Amino acid sequence: MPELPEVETIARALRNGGRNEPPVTGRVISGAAVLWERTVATPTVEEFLARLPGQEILDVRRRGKFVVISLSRLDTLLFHLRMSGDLRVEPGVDENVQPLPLAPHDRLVIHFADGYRLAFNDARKFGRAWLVHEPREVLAGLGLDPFDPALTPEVFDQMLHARSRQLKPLLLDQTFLAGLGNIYTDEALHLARLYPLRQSDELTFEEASRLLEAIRAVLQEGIARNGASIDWVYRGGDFQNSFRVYQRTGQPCPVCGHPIERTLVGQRGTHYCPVCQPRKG
DNA sequence: CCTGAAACCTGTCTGC
DNA sequence: TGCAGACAGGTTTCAG
Repeated sequence: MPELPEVETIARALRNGGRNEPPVTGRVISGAAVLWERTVATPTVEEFLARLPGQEILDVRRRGKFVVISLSRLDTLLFHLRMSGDLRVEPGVDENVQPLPLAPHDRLVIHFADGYRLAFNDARKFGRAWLVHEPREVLAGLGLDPFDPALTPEVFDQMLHARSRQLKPLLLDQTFLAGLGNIYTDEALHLARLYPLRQSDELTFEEASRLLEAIRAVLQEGIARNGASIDWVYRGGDFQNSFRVYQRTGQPCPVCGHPIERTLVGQRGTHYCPVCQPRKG
């Protein structure tokens, strides 16, 4: 489920507690179990399991689509949810201190000294975890966060003109901007009234400003609605009820009423309104 | 540097 | 009902 708003929602729940679950901050790790070995990107599973016990969870943040968990021994635990990952906090044992069953597709479980646990669930097995001393090892190469104050309309315009790429694949490129995925890119391009295949270096300054504003607006709304919940990958958000174009092929454009069209751009399903998002600016 | 295709995976839905 | 095929919120790698 993971684009910036969904990852932000999860990181906040882990840090402060969510509607149905307590926070992980302040808990002390007692052990861990890896159920799908490839989930651990680095270090080896053996070292991963050996290094965690005894460490306290100090803080949980988001960077791009990464969940970044600071631990007490100057270690950092990072997760990337990819297509189907999710993180839950729940009791790990019942009243008689017997282990509670895990969920289908749980790939990694971190146990806490107080009996709670953090479970990484990931049906498609694309998600990854890293345990590193220096988070830069994993996060280096990410572009600016869309909400970074340094990202002014002037800077964004320069970034677009420094490349010559189709808008949609460029916005999906995490080294360009960190956090956008397929949903919010389609939504932002529609709100900005820009055709997904426009060349980035052909945008006017006005169009670039409009795009930056639209990106921030759709992400803000996504966060305010706790992200989007789609299909069987459910997380409790309801931004899916506000989609302008995403997964609305054939339905009327909320602005002009023309049927939304779907095409393939860089192998990704792309939804747009041919009237509001004309090929030429 | 840019684009497109394939790979990594499982689950769901559609159409024949 | 069964089954093949398309498709899914992501990223990396490789070929042209």
